Amino acid sequence: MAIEVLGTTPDARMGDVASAAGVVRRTVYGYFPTRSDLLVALARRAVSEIAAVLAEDAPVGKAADVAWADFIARLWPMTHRYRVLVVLRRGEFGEGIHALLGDVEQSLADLVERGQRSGAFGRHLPAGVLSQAAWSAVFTIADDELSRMELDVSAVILTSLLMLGVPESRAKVLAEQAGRA
Amino acid sequence: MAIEVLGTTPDARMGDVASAAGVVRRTVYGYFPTRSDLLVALARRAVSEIAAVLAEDAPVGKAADVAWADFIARLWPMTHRYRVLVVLRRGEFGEGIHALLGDVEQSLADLVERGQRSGAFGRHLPAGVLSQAAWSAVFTIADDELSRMELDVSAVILTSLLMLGVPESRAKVLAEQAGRA
DNA sequence: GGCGCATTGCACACCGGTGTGCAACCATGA
DNA sequence: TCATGGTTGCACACCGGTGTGCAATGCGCC
Repeated sequence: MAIEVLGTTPDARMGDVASAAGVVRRTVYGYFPTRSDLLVALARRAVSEIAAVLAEDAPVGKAADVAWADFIARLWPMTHRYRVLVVLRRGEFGEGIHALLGDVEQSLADLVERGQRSGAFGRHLPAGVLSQAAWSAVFTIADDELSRMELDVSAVILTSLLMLGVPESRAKVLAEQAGRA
Repeated sequence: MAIEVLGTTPDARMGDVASAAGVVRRTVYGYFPTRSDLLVALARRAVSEIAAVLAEDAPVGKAADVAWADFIARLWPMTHRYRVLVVLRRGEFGEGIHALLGDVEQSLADLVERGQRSGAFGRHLPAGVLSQAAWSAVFTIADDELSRMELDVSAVILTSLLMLGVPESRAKVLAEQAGRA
């Protein structure tokens, strides 16, 4: 589908998207009158998927560090779909995308802040920045071609937990546990 | 200068670069016959600057974690110049840039691996991936508009050290120390 | 068969950015 | 004063990608 292509390379041409969808350029315009529309639709979809996962994995009662671990575990296999978001933040759409991402980023920041208050996460960076850094680190790792394949989920989770200031011993347990599920 | 503009927005038009340099579009073509040439020249320069810093801050004898901290401390104030590299890795130039970045990334990976062998860094990820993740995290943080201003260098250093698996207590000391210099 | 609907193929206008050619225009300095 | 060399301001060709119009072609379904 379209999301597969634009997910990995959001600057793909309409023609590429089309042929990836097994269809002709002209046809795409039937569904999305404009390239922008396509991108926005895609972003909107990605955002809502992510928000769903986040809501499900990080309910209010759950410990913040556990919630984070679970969230990353679910996020990991889908990173290639969501790359759109990361790339799109910079660039023409900056404003519009930021608006869409707004509440996801907010939820993430809230989660981190909760963790900071409970002492589970460190306070070396303000919650907003820290959450941002930790979650895009996951995408960075995913980008590394070498990693993609042979890499264990729990290693990725572990890395992000470490960034968040979770002590190594606990981080290891959480990562192991969330990675297994 | 040109690097200031393209550093932050590598997809800037020739006109923008020109006016940023206080000159007219036509003039730029006098120096760089092609947009590509400009980008490559810029990238080359950024790479060599970075390589220099790295070589200076991470001599063979130095402890890997100290070296890393010092390196990030020096890198931080220049992140906006080097953004070119990060952005350029994906996109048209992928191959060419990768070649340029090759030895820097290698040095970084070597440093991390040295740290892993000495036990200073964790082994949760292969050295190549880990170094990549840790150093682009710095750029990610730098991108966050909020952060840019009020953010303390040592906080950034600390974060990257944590990613690398340095225990919190030691990471704090190193970050504090490197951040002060 | 005949209707409807989505898809296709092609042609074309349009747009923005790149790169070039050329003449005019200052400077600086001999 | 004149020459030189970098800069400027157009004008223009070119290119690739977007978006549209329209006729032709399927293909399923009644």
